Amino acid sequence: MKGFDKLNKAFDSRVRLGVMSILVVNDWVKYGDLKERLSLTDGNLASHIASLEKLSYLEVRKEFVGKRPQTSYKISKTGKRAFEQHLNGLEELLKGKQ
Amino acid sequence: MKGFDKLNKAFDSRVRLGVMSILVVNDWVKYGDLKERLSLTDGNLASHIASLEKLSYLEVRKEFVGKRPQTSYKISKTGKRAFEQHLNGLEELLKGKQ
DNA sequence: TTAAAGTACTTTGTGTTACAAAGTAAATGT
DNA sequence: ACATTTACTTTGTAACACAAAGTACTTTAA
Repeated sequence: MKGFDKLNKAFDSRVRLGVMSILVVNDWVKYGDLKERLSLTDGNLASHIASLEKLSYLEVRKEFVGKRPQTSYKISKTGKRAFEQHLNGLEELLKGKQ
Repeated sequence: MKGFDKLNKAFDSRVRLGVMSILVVNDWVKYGDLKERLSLTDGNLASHIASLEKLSYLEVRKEFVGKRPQTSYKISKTGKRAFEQHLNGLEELLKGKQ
């Protein structure tokens, strides 16, 4: 099946798809913003982010703003490449008979 | 997140995405063809198909060809609608900042 | 006539994942 | 002192993925 083997297991999940879609067009998105935009609980978002981090698909920045901790995420080069591959696969899969 | 809530849990899996992508452009595809085109084991394909059937996303036809059993699948109206919704969601998710 | 192989499953077993809820830690606001 | 905020981690449960083996029936081959 054309395109099928380009699909990346990492992007099966709606949550990780959502995270990547946000990060592919926005740099340095705050943890809290991801949580809110995707309507997720902390534990759920954190675990999905952890799995993307483990694949080096994300860059992480931890800083203090005011005196509050703030974590932000950016898609990495590897992550961007992987995501685009996946989207290519999807497109091929969908536009082609045969 | 725009589009995110249109994503259908049923299509998270690469396998079910593959099945639906094939069926959305081909009517009455044989079980064996699905298996081969997606390089799946019997058990794996059968269980994914069962879950799509349970959602009434597929129509099933069982017949004998020669004297061999042959099962074929076609996407149902519901299935088509659901799949298109999902693809819409994906598109929205990906093309839009904000 | 025993044996192998095809078709479409189901069952079994194991490991992975998803998720909510609760807990943690360090600081701030009241 | 106490609640709140931020960003997690831990815990527990349920769902899911998958390969491999088993089932049932038939056909073809030796």
